[in-house]
Amino acid sequence: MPRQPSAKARMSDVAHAAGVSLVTVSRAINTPDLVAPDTLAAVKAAVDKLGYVPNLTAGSLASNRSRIVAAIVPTISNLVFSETVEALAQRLTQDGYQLLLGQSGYCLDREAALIHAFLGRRVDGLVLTGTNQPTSLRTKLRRAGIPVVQTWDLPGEDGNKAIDMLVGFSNRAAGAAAAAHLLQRGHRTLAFIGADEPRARERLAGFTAAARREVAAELIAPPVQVDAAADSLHRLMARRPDITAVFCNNDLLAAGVLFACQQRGLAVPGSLAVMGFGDLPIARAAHPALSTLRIDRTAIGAQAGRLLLERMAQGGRKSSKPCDIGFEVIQRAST
Amino acid sequence: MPRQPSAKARMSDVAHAAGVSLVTVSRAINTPDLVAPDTLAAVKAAVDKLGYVPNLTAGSLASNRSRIVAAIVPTISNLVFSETVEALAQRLTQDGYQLLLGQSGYCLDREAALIHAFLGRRVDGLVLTGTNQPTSLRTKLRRAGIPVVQTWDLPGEDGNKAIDMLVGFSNRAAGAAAAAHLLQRGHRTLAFIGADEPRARERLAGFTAAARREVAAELIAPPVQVDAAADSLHRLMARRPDITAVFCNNDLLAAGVLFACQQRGLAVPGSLAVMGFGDLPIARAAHPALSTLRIDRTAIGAQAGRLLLERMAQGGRKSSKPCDIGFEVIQRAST
DNA sequence: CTGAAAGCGCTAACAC
DNA sequence: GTGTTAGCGCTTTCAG
Repeated sequence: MPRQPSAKARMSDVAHAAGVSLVTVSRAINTPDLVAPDTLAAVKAAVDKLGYVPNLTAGSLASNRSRIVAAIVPTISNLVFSETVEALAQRLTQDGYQLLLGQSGYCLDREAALIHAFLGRRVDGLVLTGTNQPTSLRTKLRRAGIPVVQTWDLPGEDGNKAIDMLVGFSNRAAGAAAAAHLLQRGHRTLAFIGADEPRARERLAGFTAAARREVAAELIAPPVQVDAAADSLHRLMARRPDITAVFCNNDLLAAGVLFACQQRGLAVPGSLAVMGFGDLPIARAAHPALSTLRIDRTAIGAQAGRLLLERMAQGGRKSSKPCDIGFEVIQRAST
Repeated sequence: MPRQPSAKARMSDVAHAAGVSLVTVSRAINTPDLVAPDTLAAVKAAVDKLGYVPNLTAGSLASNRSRIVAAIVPTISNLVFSETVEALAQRLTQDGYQLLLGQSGYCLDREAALIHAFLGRRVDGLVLTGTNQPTSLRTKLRRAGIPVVQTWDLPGEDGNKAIDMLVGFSNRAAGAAAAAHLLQRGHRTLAFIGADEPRARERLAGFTAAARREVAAELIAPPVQVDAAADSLHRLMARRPDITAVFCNNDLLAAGVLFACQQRGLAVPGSLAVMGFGDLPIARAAHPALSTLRIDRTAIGAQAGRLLLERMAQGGRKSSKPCDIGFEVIQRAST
């Protein structure tokens, strides 16, 4: 009885059907240029006829390259990261790589566990968020000998050096720029609302340093949802009624603060200036439109992908000084 | 010279170091219960000493199980999907499975290409968004013999049956429920703003049917960003100034409409009622708080994971009538 | 409870 | 251009 297409065909079956050897099938699939046109056609016909789908797992084992890249972000339910991942995935897909995704939930232990699992999968590259990985992990990654890109930060801010490659910006400088903007707009009593996580704390540090005055801060345990905005604002105003400007560590949070101001009858920016972070689409859509710090999230992902692909292609030397993609103060109506 | 931990250890190295056979190491790692405590300890010591990380690729090939599940969503830059993926990932991770993520960008060809690649990777299960896969793909998936869960829809609405398992809700009924709510609040001239994609169109169909009057609709080509809200509202009001209620196919879009109303000086719900979809955190945070259709996005992901794990565990029979997780009309201040 | 043998389905050298 | 020979690093029988 003839082999059903439903029974999974192997490469040797295709070879048999096409009247060639197994290697030729492999070559027809992976390096068609090295195969004669007629042979190629015969193989293709056999592939279609049998519904053959090459087993990439076997290929990975034999070739010692998985064509998988793993990425770890705190959560994809934050536009700021999902857009970075999206850009990364797009860049990788272009070159035939697949993306294995992990979410750490801002927890270093979960990050370590994910990395262990990914190394077991022999991923060809790894993208991490932040630079606060513990030493043991850094060592483990260096030994693994695969290219690693850390993102969303720059080295040194938390005393760490890059594990390998890096694409990000100075969170401290970003915070300072926000404060400078608000000072320049005439505000003197500043406040901060953000998640209680490393990069937000860096921004707060920069913000505070540049403010040159005590800053009232609300640090919310992640995951931060928009609906935390009203409460945070409330607590802030209770503590320091003289606040005239608040820097929200995320545009969505800032939008929540705008809604809360409306509810309390606080004029923005008249009674309270509101500044966001990220320049997400909602910053333009809000009313008043949000002043914010623009971060090119897409560039981070695309650049991380590019660096990885480069290194995976030429197995090559470590290049790469840290890539600073910077940020930009966007002034709109809310300040 | 002693083997450096940096040189990747293989299972046979561990076996050698522990003074046992290779199989025993395999068992110590995968089924520790079947191994004597002393042996187990020896193996563990050797693993630590050598920094051994099991090669899951080799394991997958030998065992014919990858312990990878793939999921395809239109985009993760939409909270509605990212939260579903997050819940799915969490459920899978619990059981030692990893998630391979694909984004189709609402494009059927890209979805097909991703599925092909995932089948090549011999994923143990697959989660899809929607039920509008073409017949050729459905056939291919049935032949692959892996469990498949379609999500965010129910069969029959677009004339399709489930490929295998299903967890979602009736988009048509959801649209109808939105219209019913608005009618009940006294509105007669209804409008719709949403993305131009299959599930939104289903909701619009249900909405229109229940409205029993012509509905002014703005269908925006995806990806829809919040900042499309103001323009859409503008066009809508220009076409039909008598509109008194608008159903936005996404809470973020609805929040954008709220901001736009504010800008135009339109009272909500006095001059225009606004209804959202999803019950994202912003629905509560908005002012006025958004009436919306609550979808349990997390339940969709968790349930999809559960169904998959069940079937992967017992290799078993197809169970599963379609799982309807339903929806709920949430009335708040905006209608 | 432990071990020896036999592959999983493919790619990487080499030959011709 | 094409084929032959060896594995990749594990898990799975099957013995003991």
